[in-house]
Amino acid sequence: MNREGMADVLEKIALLLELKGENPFKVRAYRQGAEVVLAMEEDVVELVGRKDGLVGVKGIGDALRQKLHELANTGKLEFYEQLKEEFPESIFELFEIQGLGPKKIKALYDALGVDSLAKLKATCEEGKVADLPGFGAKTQVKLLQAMAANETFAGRFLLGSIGTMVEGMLETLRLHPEVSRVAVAGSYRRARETVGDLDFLVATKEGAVVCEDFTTLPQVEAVIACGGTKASVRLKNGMQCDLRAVKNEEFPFALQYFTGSKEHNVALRSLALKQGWSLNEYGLKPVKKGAQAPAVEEEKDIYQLLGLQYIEPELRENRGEIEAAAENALPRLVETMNLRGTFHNHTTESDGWDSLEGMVEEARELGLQYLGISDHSKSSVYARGLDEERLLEQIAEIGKMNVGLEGFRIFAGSEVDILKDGSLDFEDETLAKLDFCVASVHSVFNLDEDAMTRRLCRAMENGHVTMLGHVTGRQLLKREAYAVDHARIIDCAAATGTIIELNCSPLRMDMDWRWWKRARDKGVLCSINPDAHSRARLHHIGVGVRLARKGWLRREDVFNTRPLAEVERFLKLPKGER
DNA sequence: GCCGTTTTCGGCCCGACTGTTTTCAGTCG
Repeated sequence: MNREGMADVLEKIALLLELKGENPFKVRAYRQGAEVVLAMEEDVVELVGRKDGLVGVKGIGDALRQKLHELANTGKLEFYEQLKEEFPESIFELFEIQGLGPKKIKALYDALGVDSLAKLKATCEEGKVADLPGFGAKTQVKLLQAMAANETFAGRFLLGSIGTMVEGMLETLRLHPEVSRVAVAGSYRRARETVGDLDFLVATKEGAVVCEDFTTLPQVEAVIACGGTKASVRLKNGMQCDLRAVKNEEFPFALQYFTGSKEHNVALRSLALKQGWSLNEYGLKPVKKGAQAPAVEEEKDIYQLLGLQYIEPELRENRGEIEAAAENALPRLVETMNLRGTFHNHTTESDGWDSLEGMVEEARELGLQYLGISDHSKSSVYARGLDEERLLEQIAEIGKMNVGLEGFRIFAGSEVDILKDGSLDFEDETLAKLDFCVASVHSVFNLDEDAMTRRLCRAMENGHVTMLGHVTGRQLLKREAYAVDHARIIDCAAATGTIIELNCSPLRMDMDWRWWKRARDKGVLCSINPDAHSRARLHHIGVGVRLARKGWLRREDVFNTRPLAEVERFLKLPKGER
């Protein structure tokens, strides 16, 4: 059983224990166990297989360790099997519905035999739910609405696709006469690759007024709740969106709190407690009476008061950032203004929508010094991939264009297909004529993990392959990643001097941010590439930087922060000497 | 079930909103 499978079992146990009304702290222990399993950098499957492999891992005690061990060795867990006996499998569906928690699900199940979405829908439509103690007519309507919303929208949105809308809403709030400070918090601020809802925050003396006005924004479809300090709405695109209104002096605390992550906040609060402070979304209170609460104006002050470096929002996932901040060891993260160019872009020659000239114009308007063009290779027939002849023509054309460009350079490249066996779509002598080469998988996604990993490694061993494109091929909210062993890929990139791409097309964000710190520590360079199929999409390098920051990357870890002359020198050297 | 510069027992973050209640439970973040 793999990492995700083990985490899933722990998460499901937590849900079942909740249904049974077990001690909530026990429930939380299982839930945290699932988080730990997912977040561990080490090969958790191998560790779990050994009897004492997980000893000393925080959040995994004797009981969870033994259960994981049993799961790894037998593929089953007796404890879980017995728990599952008590409820039908389909009952898990009900946890997806807004407004339904364990208590209500249990009540519906016990009284009416509701054990699936379909039955819940039917029971609501028959009007039986309204008669249940603790429920009512309004609850019944809300449940029906929540089920409808769930069907229409998968519930999550791409970080890279909602930026304009978020900026627009921020601007409207900023212009409100009763509002002094505005921010967006939550997973959007932390730059998670997909976002479930939006959390806006305002500082105001007139909370009720601002909440009320918020519910009338043009983007709003329906109002879920509206009070004196909080409003909750569903937007026309299906996204849930919350507004919190706080006093100006509470703003930094609220911003910190609602930015999360939950795990980061739990750790931060426990650190505060150790230092004699009780931290919540409204302020920092001394645990002992009589002590004076310190003045805080900005979010940065909170971290400083706790003896920590300021922790950038992207890092707040409780993956070692608090410990590093305590030791003054946080990295100085890369910034958008550090980017000097970008690679992996398409033109109308293959499946892009804009010409070479258009792409170059846009790159120059973005203030870049260079642009790497890499159209598809011949095996990607669906994308009008270039054969050798057309590729040579493109190289010649780029050469001609470069003559007329002052202070700017186009690099001639190819996004060359990695074939099933790891060989490439062009011969070495063709690849040798390019300035750079991105190698990517576009076919035969169903190899097993070992075969796929060997396929990618073989491609990286080619001396002409400058970078590895979209490592897992995932399409967020659409298509699963193909199976690859990230740790081996990173090791191979380090050994061969191959750059790994951070493909920042909103749909991809691939390689995943959770792996970049490891790659960085092994000396692997990152290239933030938009995989742009139009000039507008070159702008995605901005959100790419945010994901790179989330992966703890510094300016020096990102290849395309280097100035043109340095990149030219780098690309001319043989791979082993870079 | 986990954890320990308060601790091997007794804590574990906690406040707002809603709907169903006649003073609060459940859910959410």
